[in-house]
Amino acid sequence: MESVQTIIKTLLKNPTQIKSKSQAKQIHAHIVKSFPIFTTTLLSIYSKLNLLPESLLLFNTLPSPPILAWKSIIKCYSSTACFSESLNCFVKMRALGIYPDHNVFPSVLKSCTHLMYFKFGESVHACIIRVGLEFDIFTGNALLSMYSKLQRSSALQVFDESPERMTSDQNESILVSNNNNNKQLDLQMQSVRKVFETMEDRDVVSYNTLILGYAQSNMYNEAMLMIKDMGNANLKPDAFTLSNLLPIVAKHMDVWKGKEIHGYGVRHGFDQNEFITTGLSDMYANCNMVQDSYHLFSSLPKKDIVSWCSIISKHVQNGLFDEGLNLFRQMLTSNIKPVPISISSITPACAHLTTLPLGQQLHGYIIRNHFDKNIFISSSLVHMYAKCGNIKLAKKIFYQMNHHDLVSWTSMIMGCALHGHVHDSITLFEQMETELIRPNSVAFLAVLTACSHGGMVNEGLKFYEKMVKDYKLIPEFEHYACVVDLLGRAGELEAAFGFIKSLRENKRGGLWLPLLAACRVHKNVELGEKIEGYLWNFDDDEEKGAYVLLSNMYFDVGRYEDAGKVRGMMGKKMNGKEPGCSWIGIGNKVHAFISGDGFHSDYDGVIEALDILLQHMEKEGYVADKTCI
DNA sequence: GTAGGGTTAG
Repeated sequence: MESVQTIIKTLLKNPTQIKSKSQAKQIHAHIVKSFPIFTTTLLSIYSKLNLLPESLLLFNTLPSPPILAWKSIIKCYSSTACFSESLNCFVKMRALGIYPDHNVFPSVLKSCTHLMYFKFGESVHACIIRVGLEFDIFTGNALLSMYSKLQRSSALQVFDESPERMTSDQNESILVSNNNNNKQLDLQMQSVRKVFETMEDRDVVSYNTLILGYAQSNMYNEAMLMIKDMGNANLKPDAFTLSNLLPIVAKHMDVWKGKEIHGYGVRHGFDQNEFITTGLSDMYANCNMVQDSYHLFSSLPKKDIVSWCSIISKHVQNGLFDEGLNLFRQMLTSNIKPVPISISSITPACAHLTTLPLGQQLHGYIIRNHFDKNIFISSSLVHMYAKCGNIKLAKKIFYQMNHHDLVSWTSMIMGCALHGHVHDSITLFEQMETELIRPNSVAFLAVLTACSHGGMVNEGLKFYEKMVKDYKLIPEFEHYACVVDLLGRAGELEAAFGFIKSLRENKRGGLWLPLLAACRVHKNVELGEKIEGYLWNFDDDEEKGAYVLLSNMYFDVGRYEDAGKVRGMMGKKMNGKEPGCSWIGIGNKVHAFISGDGFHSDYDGVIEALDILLQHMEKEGYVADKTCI
């Protein structure tokens, strides 16, 4: 058996040789007993292995810890996510007059970053300059990472400040638009770039950190240009570079660049790297290539919770709800324990499928596994119940939440809009504003939908104006369509026409369609014909819809010849409109009906039931509108 | 001693 002395000699020569917990513990027992002086060395080993309790046990036996002990405990705290404790130790160490060295600052800066302590981080930077370590590459990289993350979050979170802390400047910035947010990010990244430029020495990590900053600030071109700069500096992209780039490539749906990265990854042996594989899988799914995405996922030898969450959410986001649910079941049978993120990825599938029993089953699972306090999950449940028809339960879940964010407010506002609870939608929107949650374009869409469904023209127009003028948000097609619908339903057809004409030509596209529908309802053929002149810039689906509307409108007013002409044009131009489909869930089965198919197993029974219903309706005075038959 | 993957509302 080796003597204790031999073990310690080896240990002193090369402490990094010890790589397992049991090895370290064995040596611990020997040394603490016989050689208390080696406590610090052992502490550094525990710290490297991220064994916090063991490190603390040793640290607390030291009456006046030397610098190595401080360094070890600060590092161990920061790498086990105990960031406040890590900074507390740093402060204590400084108070004792111990000078930090180059090993200390990366951990301290990492803690500042995670705690979002910008001011403290700046004072640490000052300290780094005072002790002359600003050109240490590890410290420099950590500084770069800190400024990149904290400055970006300060650029994005101006609006989350509490009112009493808000200066008049920040109040002004409540009115700053999304676009200005981008400009802010641009400016912040310029200052991060300056930190990068002033570094004396740069390595792959420095480049990767800056690339990540650009990618997360949505600065696509800058991120890509960095790859060239890397090459000029004789540095090769590594696995981090690729996985930092993939999310922004995915966002920009640049599948060619994505494939280039994929090829580079394969050539350089990164195809087993789970970060890259998940990134690639995400990228393909974002580019509507779910098959390729699934293929990559399948190729992973070991699928962890993140890769499962990713593949499930991507199927759901691509409208493959059943497939998403199946993958979720597969994950459960593979003995992967779901985390909150996996639940919030799958709940929207139940919402879209509008199958309440499935949603309820999932809700039961959520309660049993104590996931019901998570804001993402609660928001998706609010949405699911509203979509599946149970607005009462949606409201109950919403009001039981501890705190509401933009998404949970929007889910509730939209839920009320769908159920015709228009006044609730408006009140909720105003409450959200008084709680200083800044509405975005989705929230405005929700409240505009409510106004349009409820025929509240003036309120709707006020919200639209508020969105554009006060919040400086750029309206999207859906917002325009809502305004047209709002005016159209209320019979203000000329106003709706004027509204569309006031927009730039390339924005008008599909907006004629809701107006045409309104013209039909209000039997305004004259305006309908005027709109016909604009049909040339419609896409195929819009054109089909428009022709159906036009011909029905002619029928309504008895102009059968014109209606026939339009029908004739339709026949020539297209293979017919896609038939309507409706479905109903009974028990665990979904029964689907496609217009005119007669395929349902109990078709005769359904028709019989419809006849009975019709008889009842006619008894109560219903007369069918047969004008367009 | 520094850097990387998954979630909710349209």
